[in-house]
Amino acid sequence: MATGRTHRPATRSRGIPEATVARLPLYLRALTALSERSVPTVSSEELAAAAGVNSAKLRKDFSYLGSYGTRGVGYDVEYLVYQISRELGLTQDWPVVIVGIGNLGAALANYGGFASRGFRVAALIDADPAMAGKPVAGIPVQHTDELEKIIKDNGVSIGVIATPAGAAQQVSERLIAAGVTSILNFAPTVLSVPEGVDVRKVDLSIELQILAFHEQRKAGEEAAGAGADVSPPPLRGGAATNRKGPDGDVPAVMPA
Amino acid sequence: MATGRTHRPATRSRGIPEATVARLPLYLRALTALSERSVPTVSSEELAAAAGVNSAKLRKDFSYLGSYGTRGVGYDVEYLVYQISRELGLTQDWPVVIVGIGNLGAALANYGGFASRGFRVAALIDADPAMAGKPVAGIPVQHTDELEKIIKDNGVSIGVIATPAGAAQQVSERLIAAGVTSILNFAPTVLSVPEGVDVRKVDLSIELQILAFHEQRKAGEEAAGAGADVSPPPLRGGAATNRKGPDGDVPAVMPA
DNA sequence: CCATCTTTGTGCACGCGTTCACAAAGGCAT
DNA sequence: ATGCCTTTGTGAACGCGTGCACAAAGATGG
Repeated sequence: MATGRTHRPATRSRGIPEATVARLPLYLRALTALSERSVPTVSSEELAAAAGVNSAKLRKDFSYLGSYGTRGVGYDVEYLVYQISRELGLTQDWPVVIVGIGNLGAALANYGGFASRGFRVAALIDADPAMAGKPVAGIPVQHTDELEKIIKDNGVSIGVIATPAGAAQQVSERLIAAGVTSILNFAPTVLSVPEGVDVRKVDLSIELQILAFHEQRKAGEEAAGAGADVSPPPLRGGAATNRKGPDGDVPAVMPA
Repeated sequence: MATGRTHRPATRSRGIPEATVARLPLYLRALTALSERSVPTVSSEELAAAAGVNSAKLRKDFSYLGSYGTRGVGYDVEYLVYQISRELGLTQDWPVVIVGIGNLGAALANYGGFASRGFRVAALIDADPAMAGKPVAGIPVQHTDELEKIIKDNGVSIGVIATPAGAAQQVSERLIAAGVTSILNFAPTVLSVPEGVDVRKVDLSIELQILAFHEQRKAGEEAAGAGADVSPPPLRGGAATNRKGPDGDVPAVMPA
């Protein structure tokens, strides 16, 4: 999971729980697949299986949107696709800008899932003057100087930050000042933003660390009693040898 | 935020709540930054601000690890860095493989955050024979045929899937059969995996859709009463014009 | 038109996670 | 040594999310 929202203590926006909102795209994807195969209706049980969730949860989620199902039959696929899309705001076009066209930024620009879901890459922005004009995914990269103008000219309200960690906060401030109110942040930093601005964070390194935790736990359970686990090495203080990470991020290599 | 875990109803692994585990990497990053600046101790208030969380939450999180603070003073930075790293299993080396070396896979291979945190890219794997041998981020790409051998020879237990959606399930099955028990999935599909295998999903498109929802809500609140919002278009049924998305993913463009 | 069967929609209970608020603990100055 | 001040660690309350289980609703067949 991208690691989550920032600020706002789970505001139930217009009666729809945040957890439900997070699942709607999942349902939408499953429904669109069914729609392609021209399946007319689907039961909560089937759809839940396709989306990888509990069927009761799915029904409750849909109940927040209204009563769109037919008892004894299921849900009309096309109708549900439309309703969810409308609820998510995908019936309109969302111009987005991607700031920071490194490896990741380029990958994002090329990512098909953007354009196909109502999101249009309005511009690619990078601080490196050498990048300016160079086309990535068919779109010419523009220099950071143009940022404010681009945002305003295109009416962009969603920005994607794929810069090094060091630049992220400043970029976010410029985006917000220019009118952006939603940010998808790939840089490994905590952005501090004013009230009213939504930030979602995707942090690859954090995801791996969480996996490592579970992995270690599994390994520890199997070989329960192989020492070196329960006994805490009592070293206190002691200089950690720290090397600076490549992308302005900081490594966490341990002394022992 | 990567979008979250699959299966396993929030198992409290060894007494540490899942939500806490998810925040530990965040604390670790803030602490490592402090460590670099040679800050000896830090209060829960300061550290919480740096990590972007509530200080009470942080203290409770740390209380699950043990009593590592000193009242009236705060926490010893170095010691805490070590304890969290150990808890997360970052004191050991985790070999990972990346499957699917497209734009995203290449970005991941080049991502510095991996190597710097105890994760070592053991191999890059792609199904395209033309890619074989070509170095990406200094590591030669190997063909999918070698997958099982690579996993076993390197003792890999964590796999990263960056393939198109269509290939993801099959790749996951081969990874798991070869011994992988943790998967970080970037493909926009629900993976079904056997008990005991952890899957975390990062879905760029879903994150954007969630932002779009909030963005729409904000816009709707400002112009409360601009019509076209509360009145639901009563079209029922009706063929959606569906185009196939680039990466095997499915678009959700609405009829209206 | 009635009986039966399927599937939705939801009331309810439970558990996890968050937050408040405060007592206990330790440093530090005098 | 003693008292003050800072900060931790946690008990307790609350709210959100989840899942069970069932009644209501509707389709379908006779």
